[in-house]
Amino acid sequence: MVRSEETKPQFKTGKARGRPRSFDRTTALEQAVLAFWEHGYEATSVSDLTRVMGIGAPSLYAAFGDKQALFAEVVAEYGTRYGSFTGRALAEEPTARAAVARILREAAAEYTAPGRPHGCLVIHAATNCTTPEVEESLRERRNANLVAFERRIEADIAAGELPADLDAAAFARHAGAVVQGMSQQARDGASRQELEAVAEIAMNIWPRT
Amino acid sequence: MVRSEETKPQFKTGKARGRPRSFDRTTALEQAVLAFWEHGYEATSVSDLTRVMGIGAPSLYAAFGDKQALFAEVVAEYGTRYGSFTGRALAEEPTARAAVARILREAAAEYTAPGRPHGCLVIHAATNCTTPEVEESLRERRNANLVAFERRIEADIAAGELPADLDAAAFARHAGAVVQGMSQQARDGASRQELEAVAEIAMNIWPRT
DNA sequence: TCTTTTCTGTAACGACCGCTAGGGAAATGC
DNA sequence: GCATTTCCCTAGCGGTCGTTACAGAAAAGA
Repeated sequence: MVRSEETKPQFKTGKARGRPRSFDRTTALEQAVLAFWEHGYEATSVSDLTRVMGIGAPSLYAAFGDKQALFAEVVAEYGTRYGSFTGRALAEEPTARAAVARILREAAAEYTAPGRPHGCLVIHAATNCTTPEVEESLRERRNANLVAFERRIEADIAAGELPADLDAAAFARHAGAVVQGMSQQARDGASRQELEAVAEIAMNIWPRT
Repeated sequence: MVRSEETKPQFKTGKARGRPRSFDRTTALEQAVLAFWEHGYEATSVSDLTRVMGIGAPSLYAAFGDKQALFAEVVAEYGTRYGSFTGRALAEEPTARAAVARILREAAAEYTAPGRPHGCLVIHAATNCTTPEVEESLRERRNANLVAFERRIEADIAAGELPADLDAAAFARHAGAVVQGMSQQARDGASRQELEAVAEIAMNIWPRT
């Protein structure tokens, strides 16, 4: 029996036959984002999810596939809604240094924002995970971020904005390490001001221009 | 019925009455260290533990109490066997700067040492943990490390070794963030050389003397 | 109205979780 | 030899995990 499989909110594809679903898929997804963000993939059970999403298990499975597919959608939603500040900084700031400075500054605020879980979902939600593909998917996202940092730094070197002998990969790794450490400390209770101080100190590694 | 409760290897307290245990408690504990270190508290099941320790579940419970007590003993064993390099550096190096430099350099090696799990058990093994006391116990250890960094920096300020207006708490937090970020990246596949480059870059924040 | 389609709620599946009762087995002291 | 103490193994406890069968309810099309 073929199932409709993960019916995203059908816009005007026909006329929506049969009984319509009684919950808003987007707001349910947002609640799942918060739950996975706070407790991680494994520690968030399906019954936790059905409770915070306000739906029954069969509705969850009909709308999102299974727990792993829901998590993948959660990660994508998190990326566009909460995790896009790094990409924006890399694209909008005139130099790699300015981009990293903005990323660290904004991370201090994002990772301690009131009313939502602290730290970064991509960094924490799939650590110590018994499902290897889930752990690997977030690891790939983290490493992709390092590559994005590195590419931006390389562009500045090519443009003469940074010294030719600067180790782009190492500087990118350093920026990533500071971001990841700040996220960990946000989870451990650090305040926005404390993380901003860390960000400011960390920026002193960049060569004087 | 009162149980003997966690009989540590009885030295010469009497003559060891009854049937002696058939496994070596220390080597079994070491296997538990490696298992918890690699997969974390929740993701390491009791049956995982009994397998790698080579004993049955009742033997495990008789010798170590329960899973949580075993984990506490594992954390202590990890601290003395693998995690003591930070305390040594803080105690032995002549300045805070030298201590942090040594900590970062040694962390690059420790967190990527072949033949054992990468990264730091204290940083990773209790993230996304459904047992709040376990998560909290490692969080306290991490925050205690930050305080130790801060105290060492304050001592250098008091001795005139560092500027009087230097923000000891922020510098301590920065060092901790770099260490935690390096540990995360070690788990994500970074090599010792890559982490040593990060460590070297991170040391450039310290004021010129 | 009646059929068709799709969603919802109940209730349960098999698997694994941390943990332990209970009966022998192996050492001691006498 | 015997009784005592302690350990190990088998087997299973109650509970939760992710997932789904099934039947009834609610919409559309005829």
